[in-house]
Amino acid sequence: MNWQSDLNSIETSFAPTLERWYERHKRDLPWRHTRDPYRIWLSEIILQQTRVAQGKPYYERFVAAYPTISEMARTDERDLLRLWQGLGYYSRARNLHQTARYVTTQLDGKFPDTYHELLKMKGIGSYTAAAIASFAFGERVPVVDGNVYRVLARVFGIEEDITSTQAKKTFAALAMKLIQSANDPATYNQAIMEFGAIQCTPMSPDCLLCPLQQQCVAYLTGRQNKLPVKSKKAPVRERFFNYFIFRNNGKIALRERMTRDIWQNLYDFYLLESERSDSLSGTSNELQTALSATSVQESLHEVVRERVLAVPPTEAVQLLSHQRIRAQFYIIDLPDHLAGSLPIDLQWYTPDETEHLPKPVLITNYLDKLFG
DNA sequence: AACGCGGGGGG
DNA sequence: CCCCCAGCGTT
Repeated sequence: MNWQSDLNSIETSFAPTLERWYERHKRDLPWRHTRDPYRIWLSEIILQQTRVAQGKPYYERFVAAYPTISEMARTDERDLLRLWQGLGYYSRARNLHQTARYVTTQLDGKFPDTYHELLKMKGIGSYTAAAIASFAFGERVPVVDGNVYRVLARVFGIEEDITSTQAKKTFAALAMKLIQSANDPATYNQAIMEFGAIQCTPMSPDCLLCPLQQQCVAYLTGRQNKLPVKSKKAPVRERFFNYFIFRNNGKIALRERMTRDIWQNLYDFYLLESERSDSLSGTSNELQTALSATSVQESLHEVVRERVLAVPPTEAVQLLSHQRIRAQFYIIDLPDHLAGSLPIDLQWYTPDETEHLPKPVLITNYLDKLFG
């Protein structure tokens, strides 16, 4: 047997092997009990760049709140974002809502049922289109997600940088070839992702019990921990947020974030961002990000044009994958005669109203501490 | 082709 | 501390 026919046999046995592995190892997950394209779509959007353990409770809450796509279409975007709160990548929630409305009103509630039609929907890219097309409609189109990159890079010894455009073509072509031998496209797609999540994990994969062990280029050459190749990401940006929490008559002032920045359409407090600390005590970590007392008074003077009391701020750090935000929170109790002269985008909310607004985790955590 | 976009969990 | 997670849209 020459190397070419040998490789060919690996390619034809790959999918059936994973399908058999899957039947013995699959987890019982709620979206695996339905073929409703709406629920499959919902689960796939939630699971984008999100671990199953983190996304599962959100899926349950969304299905309970919006059992059908028309019910999701009928809700306010703000309520949907509130339900999404804490999951991150909030454009997913906005696109979810937009697509729910589009399908309900323009497509008469009938979800697109082919890969190419699905691709046209907001928030549905190549991965999600393939997932829905195969899981809900049985179309023979391969999913290519982070799990698939890892499994294929290892089994077939692919050394291309998976962040490059050329590599994406290489993996997509190989995936398309491999799915041709699957007994069932939906089962195979589930299988390869589950295999990547459970067995062929990023760190210390379980090669000793692996059904592909003797065909895996990475294992046979001792490169499990070198593949896939992935170039490093950009360094984390440091930002300094100075939040002012105006209070009056039991209410607090919040505003919706409208700019092209993080947390779009979520609510936070009046914000002054500073390039860096202007604190003089550069040796103290605690104070490095605080504005000086003078700066605080100057900043507030622009807002309310009168001396107001700023109690010593509390500090919090919020880590995002691409930013590190160091926040200072200043509480400002405004006298009644100043409560009407806030910046235009700020509005007063009761604690109960505030609870129902979508907010970044940084803000939610602070409010929880503030109100107990 | 590169970049921006959240937040959390595990080694 | 670093990595990565059932990726996508914009520039």
